[in-house]
Amino acid sequence: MSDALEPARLRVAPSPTGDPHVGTAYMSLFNLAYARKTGGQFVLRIEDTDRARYAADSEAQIFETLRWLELPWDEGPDIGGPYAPYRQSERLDTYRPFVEKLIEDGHAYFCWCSSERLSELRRQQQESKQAVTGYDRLCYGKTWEERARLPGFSENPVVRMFIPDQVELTFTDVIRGSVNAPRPDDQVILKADGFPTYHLAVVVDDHLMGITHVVRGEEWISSTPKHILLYKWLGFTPPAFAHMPLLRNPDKSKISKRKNPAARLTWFREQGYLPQALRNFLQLLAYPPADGDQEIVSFEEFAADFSWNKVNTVGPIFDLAKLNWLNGQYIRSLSPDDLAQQLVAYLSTYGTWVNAPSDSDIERVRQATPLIQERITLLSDAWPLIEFLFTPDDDLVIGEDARAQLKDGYREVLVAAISALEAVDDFTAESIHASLNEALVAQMGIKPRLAFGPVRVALTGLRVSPPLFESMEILSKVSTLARLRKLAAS
RNA sequence: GUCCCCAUCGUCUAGAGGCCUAGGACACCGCCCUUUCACGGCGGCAGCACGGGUUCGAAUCCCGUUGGGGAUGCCA
Repeated sequence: MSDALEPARLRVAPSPTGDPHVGTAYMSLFNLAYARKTGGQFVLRIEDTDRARYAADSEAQIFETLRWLELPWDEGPDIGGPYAPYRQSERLDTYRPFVEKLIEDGHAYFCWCSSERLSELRRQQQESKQAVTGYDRLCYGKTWEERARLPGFSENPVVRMFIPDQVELTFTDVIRGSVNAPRPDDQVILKADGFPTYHLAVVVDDHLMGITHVVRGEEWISSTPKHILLYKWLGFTPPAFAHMPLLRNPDKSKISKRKNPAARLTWFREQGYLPQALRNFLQLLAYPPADGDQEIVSFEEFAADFSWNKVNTVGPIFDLAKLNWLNGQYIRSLSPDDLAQQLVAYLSTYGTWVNAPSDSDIERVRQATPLIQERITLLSDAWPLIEFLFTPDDDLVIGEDARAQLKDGYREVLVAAISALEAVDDFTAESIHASLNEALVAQMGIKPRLAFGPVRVALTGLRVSPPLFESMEILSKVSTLARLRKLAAS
């Protein structure tokens, strides 16, 4: 019984400049939520107008990580759509007429200032600590010939917006309400290499692609007056704007790959996070749970509940502790078979198994999964816990800390355990437990804690391990006895 | 420097003038459960940045201060 909202068209527009940024996922999540809420579309557009920072394999990684995160787009460079192409580098001809129109109408002008002149100008403005910054309009109103006589001239001009004295600096943001923004300067809209800058491309593309809601980071608030001006000059109707709070590093600065490994989207997959957990976490960072006491919220519930006025305005610090907790919750909510499957996939992808795992390896992971399901936070936590199940008995290494824990008389305990287990025919966790309990705790009068310690060390080489008796069952009687005898004899 | 945005426990947040001696979650600390470790259960610690207003009454509204962040690029 939701109020009838117009189907919205939203887009995420990452730049292929390296490892996909976590901000791309964050923006995609909120874009998609609103698209779902209104029964609209979610578009993926690649903003590759910066050829200096362009990284060839980045685009594929963007597709891959967003797919992994299960944030599907309805139109995009890889799947096409009614407004193709969805890559800005393939739309250069699209932008050109708009630039020409702006020049013709006196809203834009050529600028031949060299980058040296510009950086010198910027340096002087910095030093003088003046209130005025921005381009000084040296080229404004000049012809090529006139400008060429002046210093700091460069052959290939850029095109700049001519910002009038009267500019609307207030706009409505669907998250923040009425927002003031700084006065813009004469922004470059077409670079010397013929590529548009973000400001021109984003306005033209969003209009042409029928985007109804522009959802982007807070850092764009200061650029919005320029964009609104372009909409007006070009005769376009501006979309609704939503400026999301910025994700932060623990030191509160804008989240960055340099300061924070979690700024790289691929990192989460490498670490063994589940996509559901990451999505849930990203939701929580900027959106309160619908039911305040229940923070485990599926994307579907989030999207159904979605409303712009509930989005937060405070930039959240990216707190991995909470993400870890969420990931543990999601891992425990999986069926053991499902988790086992994910573990096999993870172990195969991230190096543990160089070759494809054998059927018996897979079966063993399946058997071990119930033992570790509530003991792992990340998929990467699993291997250290179950490795002993894949190690040949003779190769098992007893860890230093585990050995240090062995008390005097541990051999006696092991010998008793061996003879008790030799008599167990039905080698199940239950029978093993019963027999060991009888032999060590009841008969020898050893506290369970002390009784099973040496057995654990012999079996796993670890101080901390998955449940003992179940591990023995998986390992088999032969293997179990071999390991106990080996430590007893050492 | 200038302009803009923001301000509740360490962190994420609930809170739209009386329901707040401020609620939840993570983290942390205890206790319980227990073959280790976890999981789970119970309990605890901890916050309205500060100063002025407005009001019978302010975490909630206004102003200022302070603090944090962003922008100030032929990056996005």
